[in-house]
Amino acid sequence: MEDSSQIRGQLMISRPALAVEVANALRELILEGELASGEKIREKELTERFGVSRTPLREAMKMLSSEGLIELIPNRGAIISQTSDEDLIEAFPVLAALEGLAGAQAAKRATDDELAEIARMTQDLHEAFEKGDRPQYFAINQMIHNAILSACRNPILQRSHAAVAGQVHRARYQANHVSTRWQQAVIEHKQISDALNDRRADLANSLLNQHMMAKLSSVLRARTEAGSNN
Amino acid sequence: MEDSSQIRGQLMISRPALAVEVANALRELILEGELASGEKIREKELTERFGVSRTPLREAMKMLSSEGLIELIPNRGAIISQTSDEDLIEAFPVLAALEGLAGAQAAKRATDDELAEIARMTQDLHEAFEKGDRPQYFAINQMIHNAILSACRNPILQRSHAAVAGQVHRARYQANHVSTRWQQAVIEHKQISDALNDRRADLANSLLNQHMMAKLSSVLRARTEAGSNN
DNA sequence: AAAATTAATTATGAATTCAGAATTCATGTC
DNA sequence: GACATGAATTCTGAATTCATAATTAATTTT
Repeated sequence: MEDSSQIRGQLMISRPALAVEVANALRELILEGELASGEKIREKELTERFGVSRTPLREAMKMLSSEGLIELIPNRGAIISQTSDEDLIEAFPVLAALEGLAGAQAAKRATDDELAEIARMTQDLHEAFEKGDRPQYFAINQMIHNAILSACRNPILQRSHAAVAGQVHRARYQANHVSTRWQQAVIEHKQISDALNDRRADLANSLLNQHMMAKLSSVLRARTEAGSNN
Repeated sequence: MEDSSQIRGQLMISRPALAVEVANALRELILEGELASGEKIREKELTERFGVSRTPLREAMKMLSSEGLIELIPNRGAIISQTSDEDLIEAFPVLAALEGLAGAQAAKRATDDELAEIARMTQDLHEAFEKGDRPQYFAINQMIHNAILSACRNPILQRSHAAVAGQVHRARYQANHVSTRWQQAVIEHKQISDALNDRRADLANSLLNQHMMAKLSSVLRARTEAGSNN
């Protein structure tokens, strides 16, 4: 009945709403750490930066608040959500459960090419580790996790994961720059890649789950070392 | 340093932003099924209904789109997200993983009172089943799952769960009105309650996981029976 | 001089206005 | 009579404006 309109909607060039673009740009600023945690958002400043009026910016802020990236304070604007140690302790088990499920589904659904790509990246991770190239290590690590999420072909899972991951992204980034347990993490990644290649869903699930929980310990340790714990 | 202002912020009466209130009201309308899936949202209609201007309504719509409850179509407004069978097949494993984790954490963290309350509700569920009281059964079922989520004391988990649950809420409601596997579900609920009382986190995890996956089968069957499958 | 009260400024909340796109309806053509 | 073209209407997108709350600055009082 309304089918044609939907198909047209797909085919037609359609500029996304300005608010959505602003939301993406603002999300990027927050995730990249350009806007620090706890920082107050100045509408005027951002409207000038993005060259838009307050209306789309405020709509974008509402979207990010729904994602948990910022907190709206009535009549007092918004602040960038700050992640406490307690928040990380709550968030990582959720991330672990979601990535575990992603691994299980990826083990069943991923194409051979996707698995080969993950295996290749796992090898790259190993090399970055041996070279001691931290930024590269961090980047590849991200890519592997993204590849698994992508390979599970579950949009709802991807969305849920992104929502939680966004809240802890900065903390993870911080941790990889201060302290790591590279040796162990590289081994775990190899096991995960192997489990996926063997299509062992349950194993991939538990390995990813454990991997994420181990990462929590690492992140918490890094934060206490860095002293930036709150 | 800024502590006092935060404390003041907590203590002070602060009316939530109108957009947030509108979002809550609109969310309710959608979850209660008053606005059907696929239905087009008419801004004018809703502004008149809520007695607000378009600005807060549009901000609320942006929030709900971030939650996945509605879909924004550039220059063409928004529609209530419709949940296909495929969506349910993707969403339920996520729900299962999240509720499994909730059960595991609840087994560790819940107070004895909370567990007793869950046990009591599980008994009520049994009675509603024997009486054949469907609405009551559905309501208690909801309450039990909410109680477990609440007992796990993990705000991030609760938030993630709510986001996914919202998308399948209508489908589950529909299913409970058409077809059920009450007998089995009641048994499963008893097992879950017992596992929680015994503080067996892993068992509660897997039981809740399986329970949710069984529910998926039931919901899918109900939808094909009802013919409202798309 | 310190604290408190009040005035001024600034920022946010929400309605309105203006601009542009999509839909609908009417007219004309084949 | 069906389809296409074009005008009118309606709806959405975004900027502006108005109102109100919060913050800062200034003045007064102790």
